[in-house]
Amino acid sequence: MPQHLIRKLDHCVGLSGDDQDTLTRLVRDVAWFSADRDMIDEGAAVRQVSVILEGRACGYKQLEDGRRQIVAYLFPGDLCSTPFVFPTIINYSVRSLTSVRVARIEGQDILSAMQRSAGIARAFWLDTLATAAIQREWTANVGLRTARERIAHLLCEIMTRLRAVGLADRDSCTLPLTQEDIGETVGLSTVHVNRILQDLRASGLITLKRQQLTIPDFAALRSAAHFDGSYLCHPRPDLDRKYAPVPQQFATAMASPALS
Amino acid sequence: MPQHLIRKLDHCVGLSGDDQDTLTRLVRDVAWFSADRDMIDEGAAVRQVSVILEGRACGYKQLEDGRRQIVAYLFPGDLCSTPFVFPTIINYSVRSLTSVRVARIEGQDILSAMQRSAGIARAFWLDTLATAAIQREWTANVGLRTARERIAHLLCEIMTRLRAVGLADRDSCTLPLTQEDIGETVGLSTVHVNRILQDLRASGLITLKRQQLTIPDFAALRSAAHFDGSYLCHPRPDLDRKYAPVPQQFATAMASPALS
DNA sequence: CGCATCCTTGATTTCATTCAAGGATTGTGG
DNA sequence: CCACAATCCTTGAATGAAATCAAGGATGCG
Repeated sequence: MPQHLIRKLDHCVGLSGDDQDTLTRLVRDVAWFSADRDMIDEGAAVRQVSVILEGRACGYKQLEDGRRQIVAYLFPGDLCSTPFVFPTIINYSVRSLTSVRVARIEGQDILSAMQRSAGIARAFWLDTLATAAIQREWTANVGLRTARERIAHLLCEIMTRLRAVGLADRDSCTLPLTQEDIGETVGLSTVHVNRILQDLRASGLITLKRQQLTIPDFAALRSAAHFDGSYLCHPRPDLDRKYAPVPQQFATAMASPALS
Repeated sequence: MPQHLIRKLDHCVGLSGDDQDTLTRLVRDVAWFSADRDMIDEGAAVRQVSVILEGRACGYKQLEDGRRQIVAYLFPGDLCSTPFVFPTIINYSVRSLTSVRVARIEGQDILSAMQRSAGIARAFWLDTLATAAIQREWTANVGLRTARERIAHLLCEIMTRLRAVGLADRDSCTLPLTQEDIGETVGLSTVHVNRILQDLRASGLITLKRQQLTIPDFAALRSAAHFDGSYLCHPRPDLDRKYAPVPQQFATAMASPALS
């Protein structure tokens, strides 16, 4: 059932057929959410892992005065929480951006699957690693880049991640975000997001219409954003020997061919 | 040897005496760094976990044009990388802020210790969870708070974390950061950091002189920063039943008494 | 068709950066 | 122990980037 998850994990780590079957059988039930609904509330004690099957969601934090920061996007194959500790208190909220289907897996079942299969354990560890790397990159993105770079970087990341799970055509994907959402992601006002998007359009770097994002020349947008996608995928250990001595080349290798 | 690590893990999770001994025995060797040296380079393949024993360090990312973003501070008891995957490619650099002593633990040794002891595994999982929570909070801090709030928030966090490992007096601690460092942490220019610090001093919220930070009225700074420290410590599972139904109270409980 | 949400645009104000230079502190070598 | 250099902190003035305010237009939904 959680095909995107399996695909994602297999893509980075390699998963045996047995492990893939095991993951499929773990799913207890499937839940539905319509768009713009809170799926998990900050402070909740969570005993299951929710895997996004279909649709898009985001994680966010909110201050009492209403200011909101989106801290993560959740696409098919992504987990809504860490799969290691149960119950766990979540300190962000998860909200659907479109209608969303999630598979729920009992925390204890994940833990015992990890205990029985080193491959599964490794896969979830690497996935967690990648999630942490994304979060670090977001911190840097908001703190260090100009408004234009930030938005370009975000779009590069989204496109790359969607491609990794087969949800983007060659150069386009759906982007069910309002300009307000984007602003709350990269720390800019709605008005300013609008102007930057216009600018990116005028520069021929993107097309964005009816929630359809197209990046005609990915390399161009990437360099406008200083985007290096290597943080999105951690190499399987057996590939390490090839790349470790030349980390710079590794970075470029991971960044380009996926979207060449 | 890694007393701060043990103390931190025990504080949140509870560690049996056996587990504490095990951790101590894992340490293979101890390394020294003087101030302002790169301890780990972005892109390196890491096979050990480095535990900070003494001193302060930071994790940072740098663009080709020189812009730098600090993405983490590492204090005694903190790990320089995730303890789950070896070898692992690190996508940020670690640099000492003062002279630093680190204990190196072989990755394989950690993994087998986790396999032998559920308590140790749980402890590292929770620590990883906390690290991820800090990173999320930093993203939100830079993205949605005002300059004044950002800096106040950072100072609250640093003080709280240092207290948790016993490195702060009642209301003061050392802060071996230049104003440039602070700026690169919260996404502000050095000049502006200077002005905000003056403002915080003038408001009586902090004293900062010769790398000594004092927060005379923590509650005041906390409210100026909208700081809620609950993200810094994840409750031990056996405490969950008490707190889960009233997450808001839990949050306040974690935030205040440590510094009352 | 009509309402609501979202996008767009211009004008203005606020916040933060940059530029520039002087002062303090720390550390180093004579 | 003092002088000097280097780094860091501080301050002012000018510029620039982004937020805010305000209003009109497009789009999609019921």
